[in-house]
Amino acid sequence: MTISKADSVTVADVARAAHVSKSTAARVLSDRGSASPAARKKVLDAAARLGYYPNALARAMSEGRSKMIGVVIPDISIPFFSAVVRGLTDRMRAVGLEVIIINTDNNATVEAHSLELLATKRVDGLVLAPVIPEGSDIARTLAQRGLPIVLLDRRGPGLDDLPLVALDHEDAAYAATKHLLDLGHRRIAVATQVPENATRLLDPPDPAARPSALRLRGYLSALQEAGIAADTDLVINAPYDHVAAADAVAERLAGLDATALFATDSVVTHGSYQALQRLKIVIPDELSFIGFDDQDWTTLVTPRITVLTQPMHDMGRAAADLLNQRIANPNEAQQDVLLHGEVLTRQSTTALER
Amino acid sequence: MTISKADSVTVADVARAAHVSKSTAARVLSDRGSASPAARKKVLDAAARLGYYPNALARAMSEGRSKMIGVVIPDISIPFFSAVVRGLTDRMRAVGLEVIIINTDNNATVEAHSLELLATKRVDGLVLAPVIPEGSDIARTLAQRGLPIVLLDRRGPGLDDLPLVALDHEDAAYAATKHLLDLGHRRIAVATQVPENATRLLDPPDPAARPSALRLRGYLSALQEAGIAADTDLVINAPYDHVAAADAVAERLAGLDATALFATDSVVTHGSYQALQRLKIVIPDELSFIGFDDQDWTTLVTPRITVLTQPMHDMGRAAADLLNQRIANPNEAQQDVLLHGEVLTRQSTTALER
DNA sequence: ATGAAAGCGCTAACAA
DNA sequence: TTGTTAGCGCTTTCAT
Repeated sequence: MTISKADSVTVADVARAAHVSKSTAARVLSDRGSASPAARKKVLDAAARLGYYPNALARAMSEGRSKMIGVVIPDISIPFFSAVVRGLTDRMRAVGLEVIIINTDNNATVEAHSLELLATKRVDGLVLAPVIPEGSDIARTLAQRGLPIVLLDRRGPGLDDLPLVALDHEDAAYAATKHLLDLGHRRIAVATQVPENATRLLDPPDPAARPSALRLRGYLSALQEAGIAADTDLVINAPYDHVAAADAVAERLAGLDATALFATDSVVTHGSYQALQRLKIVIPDELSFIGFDDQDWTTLVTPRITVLTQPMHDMGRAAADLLNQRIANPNEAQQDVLLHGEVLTRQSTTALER
Repeated sequence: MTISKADSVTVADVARAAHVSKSTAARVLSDRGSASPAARKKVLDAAARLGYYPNALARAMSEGRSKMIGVVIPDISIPFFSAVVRGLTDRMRAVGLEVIIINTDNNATVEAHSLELLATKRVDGLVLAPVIPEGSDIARTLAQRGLPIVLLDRRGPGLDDLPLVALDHEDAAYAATKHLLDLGHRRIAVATQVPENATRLLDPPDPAARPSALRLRGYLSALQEAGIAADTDLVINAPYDHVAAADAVAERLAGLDATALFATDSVVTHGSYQALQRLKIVIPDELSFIGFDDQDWTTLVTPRITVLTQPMHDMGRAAADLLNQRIANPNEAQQDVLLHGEVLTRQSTTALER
């Protein structure tokens, strides 16, 4: 009833055809252990003749390593993640590991299921961009069981002892804000996802904060350093959805007498720009604008938009390296890797006229 | 020497703890075959107590199916592919299949290795966007061996009997060109990757043509239908690279007295738009412009760009469905699935003044 | 260097 | 319903 018995040539088949024992064949085919040149040749010939190719599943079973790693992220179709994943998979392939990607859509239940599933698949390691702020405790459990895990972009709640690879969000936002301050701006609005506990944001360096919260911290600390009192009116709560973000910014920005606007992520940057268009605000004459991530459109619109860019490919590579380190050396504690963002100065930000 | 013997609770462990035989435990844990309520409870309790979770590798081995499928594409970080893959993985997960993605960067060697590797992993099926025009013959070999394969976006050379899920490229380009013709345009330039055998493009419907060639066909047939003689000067050869495409278009468009321009893919659309900016051509007054794919920026620039959009998520879902059909029913021949594009009329195309 | 045999964790055919 | 047994294809002692 099987489809075609053309199925799988096995080591045993090769051994038989080469007139050697199964273990000899296995040794030369897996290229470990010793074998005489003569035997080696016989086996290789037979293998080629029969069209043998190994069964990685069986190999994984007996070796106890699947040569696969799992990547659990919100959504592969978000440019940030697809770029990071690209860097990550390139690096992983180079060391012979394949990557299974699962999208969570920021749903904690899906995340939990995904992690369990990957554990079931016996992946050799896991890269996780945890759902914030709910998160799941599965990751911690798996880590305790000895599964190497590296966090990406953010540290979820309760995941304190897992190493993180991410943009230095706070530093990046600081740099973006500083850029505006250096241009003489004093009333700088920020469009971001404001966290619940937004009040005393500067005091407690919550390690599990979402990136937007960290970026807001960076903004605030730059202001503080410049001796400018934070004005909560200038903080516009913009959802992670460019349509909703556009509405929020369009509505809130009007009353403010801001001379500059900083959008703290790519989606909000998109929405903010639409809001500015809708309000017919002339950039940069009436308002300087700095966005996040070097997206295509930021150089296609006029004027071109100044942005804070993050090294996504590097981030993926760094995550891969860190995970591989962890796989090779499970008990050794790893350091977080925080990458630096960079301001790409373009035409949407200018010195404040006075 | 193993890292931690906290490793793997097995069916046997559970059976022992539950005081039943291994097969009884196996039956309830895999939820097939019969078991008394009493036994079932004992096993489930024991499993929960011990923290049992199945080993998918072992299961795959004995079942002969890995519950994984491979996806081989040029580059996951290209928006088209990340969107398609998103639709694809969603659909696959729904039926319990995970997805391994491999990027080929349009390198035939990498493609060949990737396919072999995935075969080695014993994936249950494959989705392949083949490298054009070289391609590799591995795909054909694997298909003959009985591995279900579905082609995506394009049919490579020698892959004639594999089913394809793609945009109806020719029809889509026809629609885009028709849109311009309907607006009264007669001198319509097209920016595209011109195939080598560009001469008698209309005659032989080469099934293995690259998408850009098919799109050029669509353009030509629309002109032909309108009784307009094709002018090869209007066909601008633009590489799949937005910088190079911009240069090509900027250089070639100048002399032409074209009143409209059609860019046949997202990258060339990007480049073409840059070229138009560089040439300081006013859209749509001096030139109507229609691009490909509904990219973010096409609605952020002024005027907003008319584009031909393709249903990427649907395409991914369709590919998943087709592959699943093929897995369920390997000997039955499958039909190609060609999806239709749609012109999103915006402000960059207007009726020709006369 | 080579072969025999056990085992990875699971499923499934067969008896009882 | 339950247990016994034999694989799935590979790696890996352990003798020889």
